[in-house]
Amino acid sequence: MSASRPTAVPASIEGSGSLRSLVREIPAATVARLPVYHRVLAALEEAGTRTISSEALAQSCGVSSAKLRKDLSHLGSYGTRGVGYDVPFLTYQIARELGLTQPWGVVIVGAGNLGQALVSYRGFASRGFRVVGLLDIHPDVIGRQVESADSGLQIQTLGDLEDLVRSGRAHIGVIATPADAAQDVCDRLVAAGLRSILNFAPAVLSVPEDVELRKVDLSVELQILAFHEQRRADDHHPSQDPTSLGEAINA
Amino acid sequence: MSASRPTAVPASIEGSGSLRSLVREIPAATVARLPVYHRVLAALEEAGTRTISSEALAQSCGVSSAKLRKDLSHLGSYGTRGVGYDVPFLTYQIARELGLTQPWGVVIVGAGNLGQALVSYRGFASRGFRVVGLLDIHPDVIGRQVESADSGLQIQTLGDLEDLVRSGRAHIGVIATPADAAQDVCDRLVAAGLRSILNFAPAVLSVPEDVELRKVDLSVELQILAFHEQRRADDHHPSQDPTSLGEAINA
DNA sequence: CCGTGTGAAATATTTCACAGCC
DNA sequence: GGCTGTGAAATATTTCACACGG
Repeated sequence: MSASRPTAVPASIEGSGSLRSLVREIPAATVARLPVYHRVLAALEEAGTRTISSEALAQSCGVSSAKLRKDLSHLGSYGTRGVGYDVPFLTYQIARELGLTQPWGVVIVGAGNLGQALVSYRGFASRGFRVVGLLDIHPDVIGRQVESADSGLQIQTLGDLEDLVRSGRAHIGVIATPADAAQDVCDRLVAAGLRSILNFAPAVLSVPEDVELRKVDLSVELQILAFHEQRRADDHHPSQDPTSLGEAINA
Repeated sequence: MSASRPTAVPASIEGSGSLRSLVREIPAATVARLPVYHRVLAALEEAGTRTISSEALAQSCGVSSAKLRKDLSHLGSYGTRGVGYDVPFLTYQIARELGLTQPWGVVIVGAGNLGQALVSYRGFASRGFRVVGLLDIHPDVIGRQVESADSGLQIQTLGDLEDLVRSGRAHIGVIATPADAAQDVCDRLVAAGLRSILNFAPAVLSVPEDVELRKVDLSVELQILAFHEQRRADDHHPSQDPTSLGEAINA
């Protein structure tokens, strides 16, 4: 994916094991799980838990303990053999790795149902994300007040985007527009200087290679479920059993 | 993940290559991409495109052509060498594989901002998903009318869940509640007989192994972006350059 | 020729299993 | 004795590159 930079670590400095940090290149699969670990750990810390084993934490996170330990090993050696992990310490280390120790400004483009739901979504504020702008192009919604997780927010025009970015208030752009507007909006976000974009529109977007684009496609997940639901139905009522396969079904 | 059933295909029937269908076991990574292929193909068909090469389709879908061809090969041999794929035919084959040729009823639990946004989300209806119920426990929202993608919908009590499932109207459950209610709601969905659940609450849920549970965690994606955003910042302003590494940075 | 379909190679991710340390 | 951290093995996924058919 990143074709511009040497991805591999020199492999000579590390290996000794003493110079942690500098280890860089945390696997993408690991990064994708860190937020879950962090959320569960934050709840444990809240509840007053002091230490936890990889087995117990893995259980709470819905992963295997081996996977959890391997994931954490990419951040450093933060556990104690025979004991487990110090909950507040590990929580902090993951937060630091994820960049949650500093606040991030989020600008949302598209003030429809989804955009407004995102503004009031509690999960953002609680992880240090602050919605600094809700933009739309539809003239008659501009200026309307919207309930935010912290205080309120007025819908602004898309023209206010550049200022939000230049002033350093917005770091991450969220696209919550209809699909046909998504690429245009995306181009504007990039042109304004944003390099991290989250797309909720059901559209495939192109960005320059130095822009990190992620997507959440609500209907994709539903379609994956439909696939499994159908498969389940097929397994239980095989319309015409063609050759053998009969013995694989027991119900 | 599925520990109860022999996952591998007998491996004796296939291999000849002539008996497609029955090939079963489509890789999870492939299934996750099929909805995107389907959406892009449906748009192409709409636009009147008759055939398309793997190269062109892959470009539109944001994947490599090799990956696309490998993915499609798991469904069967639907292309024509030297020509490409017939757009309407391939669209239909993917729809059939995903179970989109039949309508699915979706019941959403949690009528907050997110639940209501989901009800009016266009992407569901356009892929054959119909929201057949929007449930909540909060007494003073019960009965309220909500704008739906097709017609409207009244918020019902959670008690109406069993009837929706037993009557065969609901096939998939969606959890759009706060995190602390999610496991309870999930248990009720399972008890009511649903086997496909999509969770939007920021909580790790447990389900019996025959239940397919997927999740969409809005803040997880934002945190992954924060990770990369921070890394970018670190790379450009290394607070203290410890050893070498200097030559890897050019900007 | 052209572009699909696919074995084989290269990577990435997960799981195993155990040495090492508290 | 218990639990982490991690090499090594097992899987899964992606990429390569080319034989094959229209």
